[in-house]
Order: sequence, then C-alpha cells, then structure tokens
Amino acid sequence: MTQTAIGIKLEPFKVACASCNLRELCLPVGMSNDQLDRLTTMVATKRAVTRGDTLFRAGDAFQSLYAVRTGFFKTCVSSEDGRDQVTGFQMAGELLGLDGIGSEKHTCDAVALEDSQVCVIPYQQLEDLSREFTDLQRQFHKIMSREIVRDHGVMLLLGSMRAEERLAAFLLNLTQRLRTRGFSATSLVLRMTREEIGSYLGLKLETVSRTFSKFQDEGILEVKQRQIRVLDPAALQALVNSSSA
Amino acid sequence: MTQTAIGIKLEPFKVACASCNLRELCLPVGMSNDQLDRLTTMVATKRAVTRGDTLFRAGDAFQSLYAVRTGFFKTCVSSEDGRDQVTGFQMAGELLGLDGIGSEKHTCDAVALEDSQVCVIPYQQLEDLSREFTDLQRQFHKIMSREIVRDHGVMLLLGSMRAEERLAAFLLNLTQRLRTRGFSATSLVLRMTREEIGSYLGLKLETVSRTFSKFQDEGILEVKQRQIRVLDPAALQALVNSSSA
DNA sequence: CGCGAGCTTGATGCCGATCAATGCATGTGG
DNA sequence: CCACATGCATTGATCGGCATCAAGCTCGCG
Repeated sequence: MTQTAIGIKLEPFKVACASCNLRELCLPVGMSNDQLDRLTTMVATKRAVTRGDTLFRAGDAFQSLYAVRTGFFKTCVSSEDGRDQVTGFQMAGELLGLDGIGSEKHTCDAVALEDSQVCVIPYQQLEDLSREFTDLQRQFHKIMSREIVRDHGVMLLLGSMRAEERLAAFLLNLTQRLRTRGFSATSLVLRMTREEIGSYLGLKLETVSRTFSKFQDEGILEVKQRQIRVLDPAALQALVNSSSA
Repeated sequence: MTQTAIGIKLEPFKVACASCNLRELCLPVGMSNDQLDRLTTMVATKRAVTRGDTLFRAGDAFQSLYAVRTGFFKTCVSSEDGRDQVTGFQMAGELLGLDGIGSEKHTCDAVALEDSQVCVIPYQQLEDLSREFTDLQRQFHKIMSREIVRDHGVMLLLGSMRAEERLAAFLLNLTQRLRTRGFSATSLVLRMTREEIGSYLGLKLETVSRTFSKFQDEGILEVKQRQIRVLDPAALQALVNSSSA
C-alpha cells in the first residue's frame, strides 16, 4: 500500500471483479469473463477512507464513481444556510457519486462511518466501456434508475409516515440489505448516530431515541446503544404497512 | 392523427428534434444535425394524453421513456396501504419513466394534469443509439443524475423545512422552470390542486391553502384560486434561505 | 479516573393535522 | 336560465405528535 501526497492510500494490487464477492450486487452483474477482465482493469485503483473522513465533498470536481468494497458511508446534502440532510447510507456493493454526473461537480458529501475501502471507477472510462458492453451499459442504467426509485421511497417516508413508521421502515431496509450480503437479519450494529438516523428520517435525535425505547418496551427490539436485535420483524412490517389514515 | 384500438392517439407526422423548441432542455442537447435526424426517427411516435389520464401506472411493463412535448404531468408512488406521495411535476422538455429501467416495470403512476403530448422514446433504441453517440450517452446520464440530485433536494425539503419554507421553495422552483421555458416568472397558473401540492410537500391541503393566504396577507403573492402572481420573489427566496434553527 | 461524545428520559410548547363548516366556480339536466 | 350537484378552496376551532429545552446517564478513551 502506498501513500500519496494528500494522504490517500492507493493499493496497487488488483482485486479482480470476477473474484469479488460483491459482483452480484455491483456493476459486473451479468458480464462475461472477458468483460470482467476489462472492468477489473478499469477499477484498478482502490482508495481507503478512514472513519470520519470524506470521500468527496459537495463542490468537488466530478471525476469518478466509487463502489463500496468494505465499510459504510453516509451521503448528505446541505443548503446555503446551515441545514443539512442525510440522503442515504451506503454499504458494500453500492455506488457513490452518481449525483456528480449531471453538473460535473459533486452535490453532496460522502463520509465514511467506519474505516472503508472503495473501488475508484473513472467515469470517462465507464462511459467508454459501457459503449462497448451492452450488459455493462444496461446494468449501469439500472443502478441509476434504482437510486431514483429508492429516493422516491424515501420521499414517501418523509412525506407521509409518522416517527414509528419511519424508524420501522429504516430498520427493515437495513436488515434486508444486510441479509442480501449474507449477514444476520436479526442482529445488527448501527454504524451511525441517532442524529444521523434522525437527519435521514426527518426526525430529531431525541425522537429517534424515544422510538427505539418504545420498540424495546413493546418487545419488538432489543436495543443496547448501537447494538440492535430484531425480536419481532413482523411487528416492524406491520407498522410500515399500517396506513395511519 | 389516427386512433388506435385502445384509444391512444398516435401522430404519424414527424416533429424533428432539430426544430423542436425544447431541444436545449431535452435529450438532444449538444448533438449534431446527423445525430438529430437519427434521434428524430427514434422518437417518431407521439402520444396524446388527456387531462386526468395516466401515461403509465406502477406495475406496467417498462418499454419506453417519454419526453413531455406539451402539457403537464405529476408522478406519484403509493405503498401497499393507501398512502401515496406525489414525487414530481413534469413540464415540457422533461423526461418521464426513468424509474422503470431498474426493474423493467414502472414504479409510479404518471398522470396528465392537463391535455398533453409526449414523445415516445423506445428504451432499447435509446440504449442502442447512445452506444453510437457519446453526446447522447452523456446527456442521458446527466438527465438521470440530475433527477437524483433533484430528489435529494426534495428530501432536504421534506426532512428539514417548515410549511412556509416548503411552499416558497416549491414556488421558486416552478417559476424558475417556467422562466427557462420563456414564460413569465411572476405570473403563473397552477396545474395541480392544493391536495397535490400538499402531497408533494408533505403537507395537508388545508396547510397549503393557509400558507397561500398567509403569503397573500404579507404581500408576497396574489392568489386567486390557481392564478398566482409573485409580488415579492426576494421574500420567497429569503424564506428558503432562512435556517429555522 | 475523569472527561466528553453520544444516548436516554422528562416537561413543555408549537406547528401542522384533523374535524367541520362555508364559499366559490364549473357544469349539468330539467 | 335557473336549481342543484360536484369538486376544489378557504377559514375556524381544537388536538396531537414531534420539537425543543433541560437534566442525567453510559461508555470508551486518554
């Protein structure tokens, strides 16, 4: 591992997309071995991001997308005044930086919530390669589209759900994504603070905390700081599905 | 104009992208004349949608994107229970249907709020053509990326703004987009009901109505049902920029 | 061991939801 | 052309959920 002048760690060794355990979640979905080799060459650069550091900031020139290899990120936007909003939490296999394509500048901050590693995907090269490989093109478009759909889901949550419903939806989403990655669906460690959860869900940290406590009282969760055990997933699901109207 | 069996009006005549007054807002940005001809061929099919009718519904198979040529749309998602949320309002030059790429099914309803016409963009052909023309590829990616950025802005609004700030942001966004299209930035006719505005902004229709009245009392707006005149745009801007914290 | 960041819990207040009535414009059928 | 229905908007009164303010508490770490 070498260290550049500005402190970004670059790893010269290759991690082949073909042998990455995230290949079924990430860009390479559905690609042939030849194509995977080309993709591997494109994403040769890795970057380590220490907990608390930013991968990119709003305003930075947009050059690359990033695929989370290990670790956990949040993205947040902020308006001219101090207001800011967590727009998402990203885990292994998920892409960061799609917001930057439109204006050729990043429009949000991406912050590592634990020590993390990302594959750097130079955008120009991704464009070139996706003109060659229709599967890559298709997959990339799908990823962008799913991000839009995900955002619409968050809008629904922010626009029409009450605090308990929001937190239930958040936890179900997290556990589902962890399960997809082979982790337990019932036991998890939150990587983010109550305040960050609150920002994402449009709630204050006290409300998040109270709602965790309520869920615990009701036997839905076991909460020990950031250690969460889901005792009654069906109850969470019922909350999300129960129209408050 | 012909009429198909299922009542969709198809217009056989061509409207060339090259001579469309929306070409600087839509897909063709930056393309050469040759490329524009190919694009024109691709979007030969037009479709008319009567006020109140849906262009597509959640669950419909995804085949095409749509570019609004004339008229006005809303898109809305709904959860299994009755809850639903307006996720956007689309006017001339804007694309509809990006949500469908990810799952090959549409995930929201697109409803015409006035009699409208759209250019049908067969997605498969768009993929093919954008492998040929890097400008088209680039522009398409930018449009998707901007949709993501727009959604993040809405999340910020829903997550951290109060009612007045939301409505002010909404009005500023509308007037800005109208200005881009050569319309007055001060005088506008709302195409949507108070309830639809409320759904988009995460407010009840009564709150929207009260806030309009408040703005009128304060001399910021003149409100006559759906006829709006913006008397003091700076006041709206100040509201959006004033951190409530 | 003591500091501090983050979390919990309580008391109070406010913004926006809810419930309810009225007003206003458009359209329809007698 | 009027009577009435219908959909949308306005306005008022009340209520409730979440924010806010304010203490303590927990745990990791120097």
